[in-house]
Amino acid sequence: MARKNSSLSLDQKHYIPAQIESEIYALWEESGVTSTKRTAGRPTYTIVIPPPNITGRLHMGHALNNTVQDALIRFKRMDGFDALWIPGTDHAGISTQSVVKKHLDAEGINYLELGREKTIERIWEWRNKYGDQILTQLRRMGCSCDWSRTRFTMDEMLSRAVRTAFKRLYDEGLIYRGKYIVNWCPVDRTALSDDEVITTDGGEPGHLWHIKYPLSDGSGYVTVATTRPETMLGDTAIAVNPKDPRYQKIVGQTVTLPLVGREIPVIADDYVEKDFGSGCLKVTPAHDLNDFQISRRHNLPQLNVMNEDGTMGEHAPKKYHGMDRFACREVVVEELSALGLLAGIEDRMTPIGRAQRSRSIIEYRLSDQWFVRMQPLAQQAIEASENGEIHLFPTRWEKIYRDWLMNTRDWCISRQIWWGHRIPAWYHKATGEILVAEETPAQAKLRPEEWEQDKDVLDTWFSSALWPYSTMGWPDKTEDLARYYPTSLLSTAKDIIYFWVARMVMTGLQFTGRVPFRQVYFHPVICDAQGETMSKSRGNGIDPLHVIEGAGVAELEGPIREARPENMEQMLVELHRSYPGGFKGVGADALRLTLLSLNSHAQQVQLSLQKFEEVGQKFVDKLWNASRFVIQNLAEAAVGKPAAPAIEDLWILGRLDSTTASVRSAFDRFYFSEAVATLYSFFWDDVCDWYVELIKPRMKSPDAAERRRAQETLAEVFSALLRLLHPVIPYITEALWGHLQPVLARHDLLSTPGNTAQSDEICAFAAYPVDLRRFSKTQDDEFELLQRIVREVRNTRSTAGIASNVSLSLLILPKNEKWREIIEKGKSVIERSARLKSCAFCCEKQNKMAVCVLEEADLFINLAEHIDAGAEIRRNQTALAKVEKDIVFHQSKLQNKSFMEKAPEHVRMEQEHNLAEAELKRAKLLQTLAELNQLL
RNA sequence: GGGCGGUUAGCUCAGUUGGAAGAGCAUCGGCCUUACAAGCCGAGGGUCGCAGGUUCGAGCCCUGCACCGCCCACCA
Repeated sequence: MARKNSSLSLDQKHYIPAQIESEIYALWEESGVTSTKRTAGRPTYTIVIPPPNITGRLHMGHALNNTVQDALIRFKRMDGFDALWIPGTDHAGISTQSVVKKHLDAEGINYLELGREKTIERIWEWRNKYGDQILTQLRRMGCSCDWSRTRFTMDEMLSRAVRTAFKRLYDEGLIYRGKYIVNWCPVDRTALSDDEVITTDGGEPGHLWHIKYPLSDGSGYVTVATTRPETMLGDTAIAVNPKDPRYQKIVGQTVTLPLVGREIPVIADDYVEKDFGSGCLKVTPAHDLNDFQISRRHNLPQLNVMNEDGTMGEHAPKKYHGMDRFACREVVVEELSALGLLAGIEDRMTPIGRAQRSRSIIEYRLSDQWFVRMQPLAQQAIEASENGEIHLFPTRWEKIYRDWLMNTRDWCISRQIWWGHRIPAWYHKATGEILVAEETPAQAKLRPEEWEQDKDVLDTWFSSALWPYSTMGWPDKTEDLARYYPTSLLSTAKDIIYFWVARMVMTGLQFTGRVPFRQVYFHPVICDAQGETMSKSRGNGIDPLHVIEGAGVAELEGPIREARPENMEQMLVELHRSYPGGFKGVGADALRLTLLSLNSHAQQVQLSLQKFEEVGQKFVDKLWNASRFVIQNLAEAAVGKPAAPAIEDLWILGRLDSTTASVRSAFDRFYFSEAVATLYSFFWDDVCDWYVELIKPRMKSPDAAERRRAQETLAEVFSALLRLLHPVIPYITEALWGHLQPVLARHDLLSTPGNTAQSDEICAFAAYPVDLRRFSKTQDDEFELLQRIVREVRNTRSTAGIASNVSLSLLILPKNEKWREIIEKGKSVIERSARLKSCAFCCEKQNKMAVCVLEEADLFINLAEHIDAGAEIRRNQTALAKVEKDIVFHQSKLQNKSFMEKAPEHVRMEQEHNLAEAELKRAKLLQTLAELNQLL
């Protein structure tokens, strides 16, 4: 089956991505690029996608991360690997439930009234409608995932993995249930793990209230300080440091809790700092983690004074019931003040924990929850990193990863929401007996009225923690698992290193006995042009789809107006100034190339819409045009045996090989910016500006063998170039491949040495170029000399103000026979590139010509009537000034005794050589200047 | 309080074993040279954040400091 050429004609002077991207993607799907077939005999390369939330829309972070993954997958696929990229999405418990809750609110439906089952149904409906939106957007970017293996964390297969994992951990004592203090979100009414709580650096503005608690015997007061006065209603003790002389006599006495009237003991505990505040601490076990721990040490009662939604209740005095916690705070402060028990109020920055999702202020709440015992699991994960089974890139993350694992506390995995994996535990209503099982236990089936399944669901990260193998069918022993696990690479954002990466390693080792991935790559954080992290709340995000498809001003304004940041007006003015008519889409390739070109091992990258035009679009357009030239020229290729390769042919093939080697190495080390920079300069500087320009006359040569040689070289270079670039910019290279391959086939140009393609038809399946080791340093240096000669001529021409259509002639006086030979070989290169009518050798100094002094030769350019002594003097004086500076530098080094004694010999020799050359050059320049002065 | 990253040309950034600083954009001058004016040719522009140290030699290694960004941490 011959593939159809893309509908974008080569007559188009500019590349128009919108016209071809969808048809190219369809071509990949039809030809099997997006479905992996366990090809025997090939090594595997596997990536499992970090599953985006089903509430998600593509943002720049996804764009970057998935470009990285696709580039690597495509690279490995072309390089002969059985490359598998498994896509999928995450059910994202709390996030999704609250999004759907908002939709229900808008319909006037209260989800609590709607009930659990109906609400879950509505969430499924929502998921089925919008849940794969982001995967569609990834296709738009050209991601070559294996869509036939698309997974969702709540698929039956993955849900079974979750239940199995839970049961096994429970049976091994690594999961337990208990009444502990947990982070509580009063808005979503659920427990949260430590990692889901965020704090702002330096805290938030608040107060420290100093409250007097009267001693029960009436002998006085103790003063305590608190940032949360309303919690005093739940105080069950006052604590002081045992070594604090001020309070030793009251330890063991009681105080009367104001507003409540409860008698509570004064206890001594090391936790209390003598020097902080008054040295007295109120102990509120049910609402503070430390207080909770103190209460356990001292057997204090733990009084919960708040309801799930953050209103006061339960053990608080009745009159406060139903009051919001912050309203209650005011009331308590007022009442204390009225009683004369308020000793003072201090303004103070206080650390405030907020729920990552709802942003509401976290309460600590004492409740029954399920936990994963972390230390035994963490230990294995630390070892895997220490013994090199797993490598993190950039390597600085390894320490951060281990530190967290060493210090992490048990993981609270139960959530009091409805959307998620139901905890597979059943309780006997009467006896309280607990059964944990993968499926509903027989007893519960037999007597359903006696048993009740736990109402809670699991933290969404619990299922994510199994993702690398649950997607392959674990706990069954599947073919995919046998073949593709452990995966090769995880590419992700550093902010989920704890949430996700560490936990995958722990569960992977626990359940499969192997690390889930060999390498982890952390991509940088995406920032705006001002260096601020891109985020919805700042409104500074750039929508990748806008970059690809373009957007009107109104659309570009969208995120800014939605976020309403403080500097909204300024941002809008800026936007209108830069893009008054909106942004013209640059296509997926330009997006990808730009992202990778900025992706070094730094912690962040700064992006702007301009970048995509400056870097990506420009490059892609240049490639389009260069390829037009190539394909047009090869369309009528010469037949027969080619002539011997010209110097530039050997040079460009050497360059191709060294480029190939360094691009491969850059990909292997995840130095994406280096890979792109190498390709960029090879293509633009070497291929376009030198090679293509040089062969233009050869393409028109009457000598067919000469034409054939240039065409074969050009064919090889471009065939390899498209393949080298394909992982980065797949669409355009695939489109151009479709144009180029038939031309090469027709003219028998496929069998050139670098073109070992496995497939003539699909670039995505073609072989990634290999380094044929044709690069030679000597050859490259020789060509570089020719380039320097050409630049001297161009410079002279430019400073003399001679138009490029005026032909000049050049005489060269080589310093010795060696240089003469080299220049002789490259004479024609000099002629063509410097636009000379002639280039010849001479045996002596020439007069009345422009002179350029090189280390290897003197150049005499016949400017004829164009010679301008003044301009020549200025040019030579510039050169003289530079060479004199050099001489001073070299001399100072060589006169330095320590340098002469201690520097290695080759460095000393180099200095001596450089000095001699510079002195020679100075002499020549002085002489030239003297002669020029006579002319004046 | 601890840790990480950044500080290099007007702007955005490379510079991964220490041997006289690079790219793109912007600026200036010249070119419609038949793939590309979204292009080509040429030029100018940097005491590599500051202060010390190691070294014959430091953008690179060490120490301290400053500023920007990020992460972790139970001082009420």
